[in-house]
Order: sequence, then structure tokens, then C-alpha cells
Amino acid sequence: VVTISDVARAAQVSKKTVSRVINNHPDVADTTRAHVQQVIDQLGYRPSMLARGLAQGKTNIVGVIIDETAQDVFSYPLYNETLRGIASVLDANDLDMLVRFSRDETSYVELYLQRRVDGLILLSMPLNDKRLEALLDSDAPCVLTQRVSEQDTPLAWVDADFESGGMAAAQHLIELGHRRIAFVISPTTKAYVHFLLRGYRTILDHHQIAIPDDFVVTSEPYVSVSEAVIAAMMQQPKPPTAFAVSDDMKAIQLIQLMQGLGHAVPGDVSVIGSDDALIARYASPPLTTIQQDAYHRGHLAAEVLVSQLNAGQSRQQHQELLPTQLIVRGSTGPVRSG
Amino acid sequence: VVTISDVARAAQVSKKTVSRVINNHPDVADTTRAHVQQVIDQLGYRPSMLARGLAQGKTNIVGVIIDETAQDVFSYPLYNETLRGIASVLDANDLDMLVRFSRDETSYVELYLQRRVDGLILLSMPLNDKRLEALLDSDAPCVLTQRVSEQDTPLAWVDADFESGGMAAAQHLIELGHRRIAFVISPTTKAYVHFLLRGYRTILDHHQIAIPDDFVVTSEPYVSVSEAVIAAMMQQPKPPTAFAVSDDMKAIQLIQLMQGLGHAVPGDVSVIGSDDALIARYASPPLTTIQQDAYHRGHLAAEVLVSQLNAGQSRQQHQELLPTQLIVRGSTGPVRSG
DNA sequence: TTGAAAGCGCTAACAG
DNA sequence: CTGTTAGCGCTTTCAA
Repeated sequence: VVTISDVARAAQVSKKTVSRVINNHPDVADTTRAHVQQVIDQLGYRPSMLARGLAQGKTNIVGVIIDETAQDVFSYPLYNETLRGIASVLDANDLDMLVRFSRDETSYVELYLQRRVDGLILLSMPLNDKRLEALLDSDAPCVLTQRVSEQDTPLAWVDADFESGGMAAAQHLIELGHRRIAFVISPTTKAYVHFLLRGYRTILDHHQIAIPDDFVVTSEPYVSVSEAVIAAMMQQPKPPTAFAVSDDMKAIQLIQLMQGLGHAVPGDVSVIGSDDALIARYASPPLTTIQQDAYHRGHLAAEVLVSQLNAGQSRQQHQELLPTQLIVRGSTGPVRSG
Repeated sequence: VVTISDVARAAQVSKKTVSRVINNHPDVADTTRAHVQQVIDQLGYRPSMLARGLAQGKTNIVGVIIDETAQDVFSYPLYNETLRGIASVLDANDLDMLVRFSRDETSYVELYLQRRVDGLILLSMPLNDKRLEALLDSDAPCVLTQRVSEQDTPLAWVDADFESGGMAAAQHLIELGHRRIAFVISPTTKAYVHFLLRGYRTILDHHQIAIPDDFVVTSEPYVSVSEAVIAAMMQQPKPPTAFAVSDDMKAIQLIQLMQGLGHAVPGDVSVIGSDDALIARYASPPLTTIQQDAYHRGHLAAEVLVSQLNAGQSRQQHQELLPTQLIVRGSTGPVRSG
């Protein structure tokens, strides 16, 4: 491999001059620069980022942590978009992206402490993650793409406002005449489902509509909706006329399950999702859902991190709630009269 | 930040001894090791991967290149699975993953030449990519997850056998009585669509079924299926009775388009996809498609790369074709009699 | 079993 | 405008 010393020797200049050339430092005579550049090209020299990183004390790499196990990532197609949003910003700032899917034993801060990355973006951390303490103890620049607690956390985050989304959705269902609304909420380890539920609750409370305990089905992360549970619920004397589901994939499963059980959607029962994943449009009936802009979320989070990195200052408190929007499609309709 | 020297000083030993401890080198007295370890814990010392990398001449990072623009990644959900497969292997080998989405100007080999990564895994490279030459000129350890040419390439790859898949699909359609089969093939920049088409052709040729030129619709990467083109095709005196589509997303779009045009699927026209993306199951009718195991593909590719890295030898010629399987669901049926 | 010294390839002061 | 001298934090000879 050819090093900066090789170039310096061949070009009869000092290493520092070569360094100046490759870093586009202005204080170099044009002729010198041209000459050095020529030698660089001829030798096929590439600066070692490893060495540069050591000398400068930074890696120019950002760690992106995705705390999901295999199936979960598949069922949650929005990570792609968030990653994309992040990538666009990092690209523009000549930063690279080190992606790590969750490894339980080790805390993700290690990535920073071991100087593998300059900062972290955490996608989809579970609620009240224990490893978070290590993060807070460190001075790692860091941005979350999702809140990790219903309380305030001294960390920067950019999150989608699913509480408002839930409110809009509840409003929509109420306007359609629904009064018996059930919930499929999962995974309860993620903060957003709680905000979502809270949004629904706020509106329902306001209309003095109670949510019976057995109308709230929760499940482990991304486990399928239980047919038995739903079937039982629908056989009650007063079954739900609408279901609010915490993600589109599950909402679509629920629709198919309903259809299998002989309940028309939205004729007998309305279903409303959350996310507006691509799949929502292709479901039949197309899914009414709460839209979020995952790309934008990633984009913003990355921008916040980059500004932290550039400022060099310790943690910033940037916290931002992105709007969500109710997208009404065919899976919700007026409650059947009678 | 606390360095190895700090530890050495505090523990009253040499740097080398500390180094031996953190690397679990056997030649250290137990008492010394215990003592050093204690100092390490107390000081909260973490070895700098940057410095270690420079000293050892390797990064322990693998570069993963995804040559897709924004929308494309979204419409091709299998990347998630491939990434997952890769991650599982890298994890097991204490390697990290640097992900880069395509940046046209720069060749991805740069990642290696600049010593940012020890090797590369290329997902979804376009056919006959010019940047490939630079790769071949280098000695970068590298594995493709998809062939980049219909000819043989002196690079390791792990690909899905869509040619056989196409053959199985053609066989299926013929058994259902279809003779007028049309194709929606996209993007033509990817090798797999050509293998797929070749598979169909082989079987159709064998049955002396011609494919009229205007029965093959190609389109730019991931552009939607053109309604006008399809409508025109269906108004011919002898319209196709079946469509073979090169990915599931497009197949589902086509189904919806057909339904909008008043053609029942599979009553009037059968549609067959490719990939077996999650969405295929949720389409209505559920999509008949050619299944591949994207996770396994990533897993294998990463294993090949890791063995290259460990061998330290120059490029290996591992080339492997993974089986595909026809999954028959509801979108294909017997040709309408009359 | 341990240590001293040299070096990985680059940048950062500070001179000149 | 250019070069010299030190490091960055670790690993690797080679001795002891």
C-alpha cells in the first residue's frame, strides 16, 4: 500500500505538504499542488481513514442502532425509510453509517467508547431500556428516533406524534358512529403504542366512551394477532364495531382474520392501522391508517446529530414531534345501523 | 479519555502487559492479569479500535453496498432480510457493518482502498456496472449477492436461481392451459430479471409457444406499471391470459390495475410474481410467486466473505446458486375456456 | 512472564 | 508557502 510518505518522497516534498494537498488546504502553491496531485494519481495513493481518524480523534462514522429481532424488522417496513433519511444527511456530510442490530449483552454505547463511531442514532429502542443508563453516563452524541419513556428524557429525539394521530383516528371513528372500539396494541415495549393509545383515550374519554378492559388486546412484540381472542371478542353480545391497531401489518392481518370469521370490513367492523406502510394501500380494502413520514424522521434525527458533532459541544436538547395525519381509505365505514 | 498508557502507569506494568490482558493473551501471570483487569475496570478503560486498527492494519468492519435509490429500496422489501442474514454472520465474527447506499460518483472500492473496511458485500449491483472494473483491479475481498452479468465474472457471488424459478412458473402456467403469456419485466438494469425471463423462455420455447414482442413490457427501475400500455394490450383481439411479473410489488399493482379495468384475477387473467415478499400473502387474491430465501442469501454471502478475510488470501471463486421455489396461491388459475 | 523501543499512516503545532 | 517535530493509542518485534 502506498502511504503519504511514499508520495512525499516521490514528489520531493514533506508529508505535511502532501497532507495539505489531499485536504484542499489553501496554503499551497498551485504548481506544488499540481505536482503533488500528479504524483498521487500516478501512485494511486489513498489516504488511510484509519490513520487520519487516529490523528484527528474521530472516525467520521455514525452508529445506527436498530433494536429489533429478525421478524420484527420485516414486519416493520418503515425502517428502510428512516435509514434512507439518515443516509441522505450523512452522505451530504461525508459521514458513514455503521449499522448494528441489537446485541443484547453489550450496550450500544460501547460503539462510541471504543471509538468506532463519533455518535449514535438509536432507532426503535424499547421502553425504559436499561442500557440507556450507560448512554446517559457517557458523553456520546446521540439522537433517538423514538422516545424511550413517557417521561421526559435528557436526550435529543425526533419522534412522530402518534398521540395526535390517535386523537384524529378516534374522532374519525366517532364521527362514523362507532362507540364500541377495541384495540390491538403491540408491542407494548415500544413507547409509541402508549402515546397512540393515550390519544385514542383522550378523545373517547371526552365523549364519555368507556374502553372495557377486555377490548384492549396487547401482545408480545410482533406476534400475530390471536384468532381465538378476536373470535371470542366478536361473539360477545355487544362486540366491537371498530378496531384500532398499532401497526399496519397487524391491521391487515386482523382484516383477513375478520373476513375469515365472516365479518365484512368495513361493513360489520371497521379497522384502522398506524404507519401508512406501503402495504396499506394494497390491502383490500385499502387500509385507513395514521400516516407518519419515516424518511423525514430519519433525516431530521441525522441533522440533529450532525449539528451536535459539528458543535463539538456536549449533548443538545433538541426534541421534536413530527405531525401525523389520518389517511382515510376503505377499511373504515359507518357503523352498521341496528 | 483513558488510554492504555494510563492503565499501564496506574497498574505499574508496561503497555504491552496491558495489551496482553485486553487481548486475552495466555502469557500473563494470573495475579498480574487480575491486577491489571482491576485497574482497567476502575478506570473504565476501553481500547480504541481506531488505534488498534491502525496498528493491525485492519478495521474489523465490512462494507455493505446497496445500489438503489430511495423508492427502489422501499419497493423491494427483501433487502431487510438480506441485511439481516449478513448481520447474523458478521455479529458472530465480531465484525461490524458499514452500510452505504449508492453514491454514483465514487466507486465503492474506495471504501476498501481508504481502509474504512476490510471487505465488501455488494447487494443488487446493476448489470455491467462500470465501477466494477475498479473493483477487479483492486484486491478487495468481495462477495456479490447477485450476479452482475450474464457472463461469468471472476468474483465470488451467491445468487438466487431465478432461471429455474422462471421455468417452474412457466410450467405452472402451461399446465393451467395458458398459451398467451405476457411479461412485465423491470428493472432491466438488474441481472436477475434476465435470468428469470430466460427461464420462462426456455419452457415456452420447448412447448413452441411464441412470445410476441409486444407481450414483453419493460420499464425503468421500479417505475409503476403503465396503465395505458396494459389497457391497450388487453384490448387486442387475442389478449394475454397470464402475466409474469419480475417482482411482487409490481405484480400486485398489476392485479389492482386489472381489477380496475374490469378483468377478474385469476378468472380472466392470471398473474404471477417473483420474490415472495411478505406482501404477496396479503394481496387479494394472494399472489402466486417465485420464492427465494433472501436471508439465507445474505447469510451465505457473509460467510464467504468472512472466510476470505480469515484466509487472508486473495479473492476466492466461490459462486453459489440458491434454489427458488414456486409458491402457488390464488392469483393464478386455469385459462378461461372459450 | 515481562518490558523497551519502534512503528502503523496521518495531522497538529510551530517554525522558518 | 513549506518543513520539522511530535504525537494519536495501539501492537509488534526482540530482548531480558
